[in-house]
This record gives sequence, structure tokens and C-alpha cells, in this order.
Amino acid sequence: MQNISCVNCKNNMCISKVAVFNSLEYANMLEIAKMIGHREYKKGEFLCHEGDRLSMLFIVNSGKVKLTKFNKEGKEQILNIISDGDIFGEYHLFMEFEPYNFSAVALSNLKICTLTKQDMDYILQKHPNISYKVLKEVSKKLVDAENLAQNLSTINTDNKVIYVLKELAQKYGEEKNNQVRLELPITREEMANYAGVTRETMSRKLKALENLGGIETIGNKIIIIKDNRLLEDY
Amino acid sequence: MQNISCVNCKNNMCISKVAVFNSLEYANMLEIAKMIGHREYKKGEFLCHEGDRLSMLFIVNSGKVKLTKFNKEGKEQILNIISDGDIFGEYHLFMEFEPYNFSAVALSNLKICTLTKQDMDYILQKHPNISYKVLKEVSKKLVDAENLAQNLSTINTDNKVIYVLKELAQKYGEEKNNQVRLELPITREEMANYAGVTRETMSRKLKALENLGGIETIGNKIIIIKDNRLLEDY
DNA sequence: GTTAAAATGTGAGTCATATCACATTTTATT
DNA sequence: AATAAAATGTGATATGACTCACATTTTAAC
Repeated sequence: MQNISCVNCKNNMCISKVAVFNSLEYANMLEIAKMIGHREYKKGEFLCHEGDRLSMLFIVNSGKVKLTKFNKEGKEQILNIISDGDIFGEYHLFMEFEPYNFSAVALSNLKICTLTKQDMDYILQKHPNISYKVLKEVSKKLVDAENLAQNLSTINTDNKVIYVLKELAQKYGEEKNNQVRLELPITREEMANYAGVTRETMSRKLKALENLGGIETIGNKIIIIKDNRLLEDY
Repeated sequence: MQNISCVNCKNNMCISKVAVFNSLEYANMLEIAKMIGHREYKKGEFLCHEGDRLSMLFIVNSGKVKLTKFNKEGKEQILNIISDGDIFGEYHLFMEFEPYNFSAVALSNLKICTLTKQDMDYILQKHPNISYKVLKEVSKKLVDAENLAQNLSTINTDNKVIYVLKELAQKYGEEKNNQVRLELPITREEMANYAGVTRETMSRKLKALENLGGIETIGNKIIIIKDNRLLEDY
């Protein structure tokens, strides 16, 4: 497929890496590319806050983003970690006046493309099968969220930790000779906030897993999952 | 709006109460009605099991259904309680060979309408704006699931209990002079399995709430939420 | 209406994780 | 390279929900 750039992305591909749009013909992609807004964020910056009433679709061009919720006491629950080609904010295209139910935070320096509600309405009307594609993506997210919910209700903390390793490995792990090398986009504390345990517990459980030979840690940012069954058995 | 029956529903309205279809014209509703399959279930029966590889859309005609997950140890986590006009199984219209990630269980005697993947494909192609409507519903479900996840990761058990009361009150509560009368479609044990606590804890927390004057219980099936702020403050 | 089964309430004890405090290591900044 | 800041590891302790056991109440079945 040809790479198509939005006006602001210049030499970066943009639309063509988004699953939702990648079945369109060249001319249509070009049309959409012209509507796209472009933003950059530095690591740690917020793209949106829970409670915001924006109405736009965010498209991750490059970098990683955590979608996350903070409760009144400040405890964080990470919902998802998304990456190049992924989208979020779709709910607020239909529910214009509903506040966001999560915050989005840059895990690395980011390039983000955006589409306004008006433009998206136009696009969905002109290319109805894009609705179908967005539907597919949102459905997948729903399954993820439901699995996360089940994991969080688990009593067994070991399982919670393994669940997060598994999720990260699926998205960001590289398999070679039956081991998975995992370059972590998040800190231990964030891993804990994804699993629904404290930082200290995550630290202790990972150490325990390492002592049992299930994983190997290299510094703080790399984990080798040595025993593949560890994740499968879960 | 006119009531339209599917072939098997005879005198019951069916399609017209489904949000996804209710914007269609009469002729189109009639066409869809002819495709619809009809089933009945008794309280306690399973409509589908986690791991099934069905490909169909379930439409609740009358009654209540819990969508729920059981882990290896048999612990249940309820994801949602749905009712007349609600749908589920939409994910498996796109992901034909993916197993269901939840089970659906009848909470009362049920009338269910079904649409096969083939028919749904045809309908979505012919009426593209139905995709948009389904998308809206699935997005709403996603928000629900994300909020549930956050609730399950809360340390404070009181909040978990209140969250479930709030969810049930929103769907099935009747407000009159600042109180909410809630007719429970589920048992205490199921309330616990929704909140992510044990039956005993749910029992004790509800008793504590009652002693504080926040709620009043009438038998096992009715709860009056006396202090509306209880839910708002959450 | 009687009986059985299911659901609920409740006390006592255990135990795993949250919490707190602080040492240590890693990463970022100048 | 030096320094500050952030992230991580780890021991000791407390606490509160889970677990277990069983009484009691409610619901279902006959």
C-alpha cells in the first residue's frame, strides 16, 4: 500500500497505518488526510483528562499512550496501553456532551493525529463501512476491558501479575526460541497500576517469579519470559 | 411507533423495541423481522458459555440476562445485567472464530430473538447506519466495562458495594420523592459477584449501610436507597 | 400445607496484601 | 562527571476481607 501523509505529517505515513482507514482508495485517503490535525506531546503530558468534554478522534501516529483512570484518592487504574495506528476517543464522537471517562497520558514523545466530530460525521456518512471497522475495533477493546475486569476481581495476586505480563507480551513482546523478550513501555509502578496491586507487591511478585525461573529481568526496562507455559497456563 | 413482530414473536413487539433497529422504516423492519429466530429460556439456563464459537446476535425481547465470567477456580465476575431491547454477541459477528469471552445466563424466564451472522452481514450492508447505531451501543458498553474495572481495583470495599447499588439503581430503580426503590434482579451472592467481594462481605456491608440509614431493605429483593447523596458522592 | 433446597446472616480466626519507612539503584539534569 | 530526582527494593507491621462453620430465613417443589 502507498503511504499517504496528512497535510501536517509531511513525510510520515499516517492514515495508511490506521486499520480503520486502510481499506480506502487512495483518493479517499487523501481527502481525509486533508482534514487531519496534527499534534505533538512530550513524555508525561496529558492528551486529555477524565471529565473533559472534547469531541474528537485521536489517532496515534507514533509513540505509546496509556489510557487510565484516577480515583478520588489518586489511585490509578490503567485500562489500556495503545500504540501506532490505534485510536481512542471514539465514544465522544457520538456522545458529544458526555465527559471522558479516562485520561490519556503520553508514555513517550508522541505524534498524534486528530479528527473533529464534524469531519468524522462526514467521513462516516460518506464511507459507511468505516463505521463497521470502528465497530470492530471498539468491540475488541470491550473484550479487553472485560478481561481486565475479571483479572482485577481475581483474589490471587500472582495471577494478576502474570496477566499483565501476558498482555504486555502480546503487544510488545518479541518471541525467539520459545522465550519472549519484552521491552516495557511502563514503570513497575505502572505495571502495578495495571494489575491492580501496589508497587511493592508488584516488585515482590516479580522477584518471586524470577527466583522460580519463570522470568529474567534485565535492568528495569526488559523482562525475558523464559517459560512460555507461564503465560499459557494462566 | 408501530409495533412490529418477528414471525415467531406473533403478538409481541420485538424489533421496534431494539434501539439498534428502531430508526428503520416499517418495510425494512418487516424484512428484518422475517429473518429473526426466536428462543425461550427458563431462569437459570445458559444462553451461551464462555468459549463457545457461535456467531449470532442475541436480542433480549423480555426478561433479564447476566453477562458473566467464571475463572478457573469457579469465582464469578458479573460484567453486566441487560434487559428488554438490549443486545449482545455483537463481537462475534465480526470475529467469527473467536470464542465468547463471557457466559450469558437467564435471570428470569426469557424471550430471546436471534439474528445469524449471515443475516446481520446483509442488514449492515443494506442499512449502513445500523453499524453506527451498534457502534454507539458497544461504545457505551465499553465505558461501563472500564468503570467496572476501576471499581474492582478500588481498595475501599464500601465503595465497591455502593458502586453496584448505583449501577442497579440507574437501570432498575424507580425514583420517588428523593428515594430510589430498587427491585433487585439478582441475589446477594450475585451482587457480591458484581462488586468483586464475597457474599459475606456484601451481606455485612449492606447491613452496615442500613444501620447508618443510607438504605432500607425489604425482604431480599427490594432495597430503598434513602439518601440519594449516597450514590452521588461516590 | 409440608418438606426440601437455596439463600442469607453472623461469629471467630487466619493470612495475604496494603501501608509505612527507608535504603538502594537507576535515570535525568546541569 | 557531578548532582538531583525519580524509580525500585525490602523489611516490619497492621488491618480488613476472605474463609470456614453453622444458624436462620426465604423460596421452591411437591
